Amino acid sequence: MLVTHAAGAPGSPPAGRAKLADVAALAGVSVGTASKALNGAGRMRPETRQRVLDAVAELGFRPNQHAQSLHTGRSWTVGLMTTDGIGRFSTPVLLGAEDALGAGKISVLLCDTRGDAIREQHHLRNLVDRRVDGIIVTGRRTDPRPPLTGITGLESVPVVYALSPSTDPADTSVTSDDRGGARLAVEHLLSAGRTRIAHVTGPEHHAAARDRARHGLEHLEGAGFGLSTGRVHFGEWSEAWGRRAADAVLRTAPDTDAFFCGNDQIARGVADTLRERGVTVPEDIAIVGYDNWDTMALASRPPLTTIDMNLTEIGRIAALRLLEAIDEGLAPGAHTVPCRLVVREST
Amino acid sequence: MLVTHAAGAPGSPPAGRAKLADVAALAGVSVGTASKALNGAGRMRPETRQRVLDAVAELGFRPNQHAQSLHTGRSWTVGLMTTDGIGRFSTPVLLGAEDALGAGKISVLLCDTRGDAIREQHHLRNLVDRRVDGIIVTGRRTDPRPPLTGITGLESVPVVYALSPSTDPADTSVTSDDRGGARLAVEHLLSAGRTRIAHVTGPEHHAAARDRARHGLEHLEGAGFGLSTGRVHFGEWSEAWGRRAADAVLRTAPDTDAFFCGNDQIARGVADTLRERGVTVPEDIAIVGYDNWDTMALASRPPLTTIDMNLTEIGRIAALRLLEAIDEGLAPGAHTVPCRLVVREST
DNA sequence: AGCAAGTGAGCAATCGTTTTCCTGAGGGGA
DNA sequence: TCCCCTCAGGAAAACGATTGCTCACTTGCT
Repeated sequence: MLVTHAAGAPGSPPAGRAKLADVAALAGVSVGTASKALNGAGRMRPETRQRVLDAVAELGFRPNQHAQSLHTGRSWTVGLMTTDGIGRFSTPVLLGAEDALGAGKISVLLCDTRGDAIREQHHLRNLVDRRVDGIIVTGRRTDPRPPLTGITGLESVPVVYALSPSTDPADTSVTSDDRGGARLAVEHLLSAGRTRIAHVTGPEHHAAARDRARHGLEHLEGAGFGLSTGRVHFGEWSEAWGRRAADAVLRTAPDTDAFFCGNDQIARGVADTLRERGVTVPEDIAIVGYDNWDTMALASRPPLTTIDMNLTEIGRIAALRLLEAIDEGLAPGAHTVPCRLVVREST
Repeated sequence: MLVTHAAGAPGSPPAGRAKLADVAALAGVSVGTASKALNGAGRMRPETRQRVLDAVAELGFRPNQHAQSLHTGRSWTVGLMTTDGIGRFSTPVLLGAEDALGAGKISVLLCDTRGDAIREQHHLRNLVDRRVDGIIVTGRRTDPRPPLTGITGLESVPVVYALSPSTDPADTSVTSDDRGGARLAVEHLLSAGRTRIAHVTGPEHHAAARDRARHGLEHLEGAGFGLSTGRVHFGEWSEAWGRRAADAVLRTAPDTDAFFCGNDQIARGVADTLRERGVTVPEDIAIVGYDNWDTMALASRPPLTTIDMNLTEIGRIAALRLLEAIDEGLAPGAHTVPCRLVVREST
């Protein structure tokens, strides 16, 4: 009697969120049966199941995920580590991943290391402690990065590298097809009849700059041509560099009839210089950029033809591979996502 | 005997991650004692505690967070809902929040609604199911948004709105001080001796455009002046609009000696037009932008003086308020973060 | 020496679900 | 009529850590 009294009037719903025991009580079954009714497991009379479902609806019951996770060992969570802030490149990747994962019941834990190894270890330990089902790692550049390491327990967590691959080929990576992107750009210019092509791009120590230059040149030479200035113009990823480089190119090789630029900022700088020199784009000189960064490509005069890396798709695919890895074990190796040519008025 | 055999050689560590029971066994104490040794609770011989700590170190033990969360009811997780993609504005806010929270042992669950109410409900339910300790909501604009609602159980979760406040004044919001920002801009121009100021900004249906225009004008009139063109030029947040508007302003009010622009893209457009018209900036006409968006402000010729909303700080403060709310209960009301004037060569 | 006070450590309940057994009732066949 | 089989549903043991309560053993004091 005393106990009953302290617990409130009999039949009155307990305060706070309903638990499965409340549902079971209301439906007049045991907790185990209620659980089975919810999960479809076990055989039971349809009528009983319905009574449980009604009770669930009436109480607005939602299972406690901590309890479920404790039991199953799964957290229905994946970690998303971005190694260098959340910038132009990691954001679409992140969105793609979030999209693919969120469609299921998996949530995304965001970890930003700001390029700091200490922070990375800190977050990594945290993720492992939370028993995440997997980890996606993404950097802001395409340069390979050393694999995650240094935390015990990490071995049992599948990891997928997106955009910036792991230096260890045994890891699973999803990257952009830089070779294909460069090929698309060069092919597009060639098919428009341009043969005196200049290439202005970012710093040589960036893999993106090196790779695009190399593959673009390969393709150009494969078609029997070379660079109009005889060399690649490495510099910075900035408009200012684009402007300066365009000047230099016009001086060195006035017969240049197209620019293939390492990114849209450079391309826009080139466009500005051409414009100021009275060169019409694309009639006199065509321009192709890289990245399809709207604010740059669209604001440029004229709007830029450019290569889109499909970053969102990279994130999506990385997420899908991670899901595969979680369910069926890791399928190591690199996977590249093709680029897309976006034609606008600069060609 | 049989059991011992099946469990492996006596003393051999069990496979998988170590649990507290393993630690206790190794240290020769009970599970409860091991727990107390770790948490500093309860009185015990220092030597016993040390034995437990040694065992923890040897096994690389880390507590299972699911078990802890189940027991304490806390998840050490907060949800971060961005309502409109993850863009220019939400990213710094997000980073600020992640920074402030990650310093402790709290992690961030990322939810992106893409402006879709269905998705918002979906994520919200998910967050509540995960028993998050709190939620930060951020939109990409400063327009107020309706408060989160529609999910049972949400009442007990503290929510802080960042950047875009809740329409309900009883909610906790952290926003940018648009009035102060506009004042900073106008004051800066006035103190440089400019009195014929034009204002070009975004669409009138954006609160940011309206507020900055209103407060800027108020301040201008307070100083005894008015807008050089007699009106605010509402339009779009684009460079193209900045270019067109600058043309219009020069035609209407050729004696204009300064532009205050609603964002950096517009400001850059204005700068481009002035440049092409042979007007020197800042000697003939000064320009102040808004947002301090590096890629715009720095690439502009000349680089733009602009207003920085301190978005990262907004995220940080939102996170701090959320932590307060979690620990001490909600402190409703609006909180504004002051802006910062960044002077560059356009003034 | 005997009793009270104090202290170190273990037991067991708890958090909320899932899942494996296991029981008991009812039906059908011999 | 009796036995066996089936199937609905309950009891209880996990999952791993925390914590209040209890017990046993030292001390210290009279």
